Amino acid sequence: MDSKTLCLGVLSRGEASGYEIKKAFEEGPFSHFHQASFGAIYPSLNALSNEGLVACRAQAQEKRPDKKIYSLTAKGRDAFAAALLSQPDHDRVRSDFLFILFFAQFLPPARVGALIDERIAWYRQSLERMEDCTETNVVPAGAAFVRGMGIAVYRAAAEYLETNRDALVADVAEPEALVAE
Amino acid sequence: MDSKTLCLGVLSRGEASGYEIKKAFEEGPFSHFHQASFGAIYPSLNALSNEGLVACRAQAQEKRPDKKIYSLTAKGRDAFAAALLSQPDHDRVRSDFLFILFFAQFLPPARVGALIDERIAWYRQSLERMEDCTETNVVPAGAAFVRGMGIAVYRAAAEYLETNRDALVADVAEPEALVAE
DNA sequence: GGTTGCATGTAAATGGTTACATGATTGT
DNA sequence: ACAATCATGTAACCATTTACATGCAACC
Repeated sequence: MDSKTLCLGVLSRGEASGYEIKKAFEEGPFSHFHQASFGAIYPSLNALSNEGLVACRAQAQEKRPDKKIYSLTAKGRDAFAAALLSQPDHDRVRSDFLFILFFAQFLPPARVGALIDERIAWYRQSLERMEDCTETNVVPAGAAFVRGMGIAVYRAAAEYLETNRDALVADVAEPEALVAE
Repeated sequence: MDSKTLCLGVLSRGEASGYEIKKAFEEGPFSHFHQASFGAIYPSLNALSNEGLVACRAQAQEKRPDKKIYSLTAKGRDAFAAALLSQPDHDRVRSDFLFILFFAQFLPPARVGALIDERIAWYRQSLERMEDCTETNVVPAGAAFVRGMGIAVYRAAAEYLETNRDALVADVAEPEALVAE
């Protein structure tokens, strides 16, 4: 799934500028399962414009660069629908947190505890934001489904960390205890 | 977290060849939260060897390229321990599956159902493998913790998909029903 | 006075994947 | 016969990130 398709997806929800598309991946609904930077978005929008998949309307602004507002064309909508039918790539998770924790026995116990506490706080904060999200407008079924899955998974992760944190810290504090016995 | 640190991590569990390191990321315990390809592993091992962080011992084999078995040096062990102390980067999830499902209303209902069914099967299969993993040797506390977290999260994901699948398929089949009412 | 937010864009550097190259053995 | 497994390695290619370039307004 390339940056161009990602942009089409955001635009299918309504017109937006490059800056606003970035926000959708940084704080918005996509932030938990996809990312895109300016360096990827701006060139993608130019390419999509050249291909006629998006239309661009410049909004003049005082003391600021013109805001370029992009919207899907009919052709763009078709291209996006077609892209959605392709078989999705496997999910890719890159978690340095889990990699580091895997080697918890090489870390000071306090560090292990701190690492887990930070992560619990992060999950709890994310959950609050996701649950608070009382949308004014009607949320499409797909968006609601994905949001619900995010909440379910994050909740399970936070609960697991909370439940097992102390046992892990104790284990790495007494590495010989089990082996000696 | 670069490929070199990833290799050091695998080698901290015991000596291995490049091919075996690859397997650790493809089917092994790291496969769910990190990935590395031959193109990343072999150059990393060479660099680590030049830096004196790993030692290499060639094992002659008949009718096959020599197997190069790498192992951590004392210097390598220190470097790895130091790398583990650095603040982990944020987790990065790239899920085309969730992105596509987010736009479920643009897909044929049957496709939505099939997509979810495939994913449930994948989670269930992964869970079986993770749970079956009755290790003969003692599992370090960190590894057990990470494995447990994987199981908890995958289970929550599978259960959510199973519980909410039919409702989503029904929703996308009758998109007007709710809006018209 | 410094940081954050708004707003666009480019260029260099990074890092990694994919494909290629080689080749025997074992299983279907 | 054909695919998969074992086994290493290189090179081209790709995508993305990071840094740079510019600049005002609002907030602390």
